[in-house]
Amino acid sequence: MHAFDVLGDPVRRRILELLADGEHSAGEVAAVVQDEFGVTQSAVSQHLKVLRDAGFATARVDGSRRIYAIEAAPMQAVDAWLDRFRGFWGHRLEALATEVARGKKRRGD
Amino acid sequence: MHAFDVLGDPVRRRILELLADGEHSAGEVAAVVQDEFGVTQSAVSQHLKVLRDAGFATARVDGSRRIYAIEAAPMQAVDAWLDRFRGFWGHRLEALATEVARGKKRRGD
DNA sequence: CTCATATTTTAGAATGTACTTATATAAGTC
DNA sequence: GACTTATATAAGTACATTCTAAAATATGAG
Repeated sequence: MHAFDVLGDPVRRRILELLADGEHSAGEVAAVVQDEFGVTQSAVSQHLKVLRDAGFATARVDGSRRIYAIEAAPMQAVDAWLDRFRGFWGHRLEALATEVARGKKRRGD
Repeated sequence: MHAFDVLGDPVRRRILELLADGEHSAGEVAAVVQDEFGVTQSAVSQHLKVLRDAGFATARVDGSRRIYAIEAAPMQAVDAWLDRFRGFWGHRLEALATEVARGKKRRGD
């Protein structure tokens, strides 16, 4: 499944947001998602599998629980694909880079 | 359709790449996509409609042709969503921003 | 060993997306 | 007006995704 397809699902995006905040057990993730989206724990588990398979998350066993952590690589790939379009909206950081380059030239660093 | 779903399709991503290079008529886009993906002109037209409806592209009439142009906003929104994950992979521009901040401090700008 | 908890997996139904073919619309050419 | 070119839309089908319900697996507690 392509990275963009993975990110196409709102439940999965929400899970990634949760994991961006730090590690969480499958149960913790499920609790939040069940509350917010009204789906079963099983559905959440299936989404976690998709995230694992696509490399967006890893799980380590801790007793009877699975602790999930976010994995950067696929999201970084998405970010890289966006590079070619950044010129169209004057990204604040691109703007900064330009400014820095100008400053360096002026100062002769 | 959510921006990420729009980007989930490889044909649509390719079309956006083509438009990133400059304006193109529907026919020009269709020619490339038909060649690369082996789908009909109709399919390409349907994808162009999805891109229009989701705000990723605009079309203006030029005689019997429609000239398509890329539109930044939705892609920018995607980029903004990625912001919260950038910390995980030391984005080159984030790194630059950090460096600049440090330099400013040192110099007392 | 038995029971409860945490999580995944399987099976099947519902839905949505992307495609092809066929048809429609509009502009340009003779 | 007839014909061609450019593009879109309609109808129907195929396939993939997402969900629930049910069953399986594994750990921990008593």
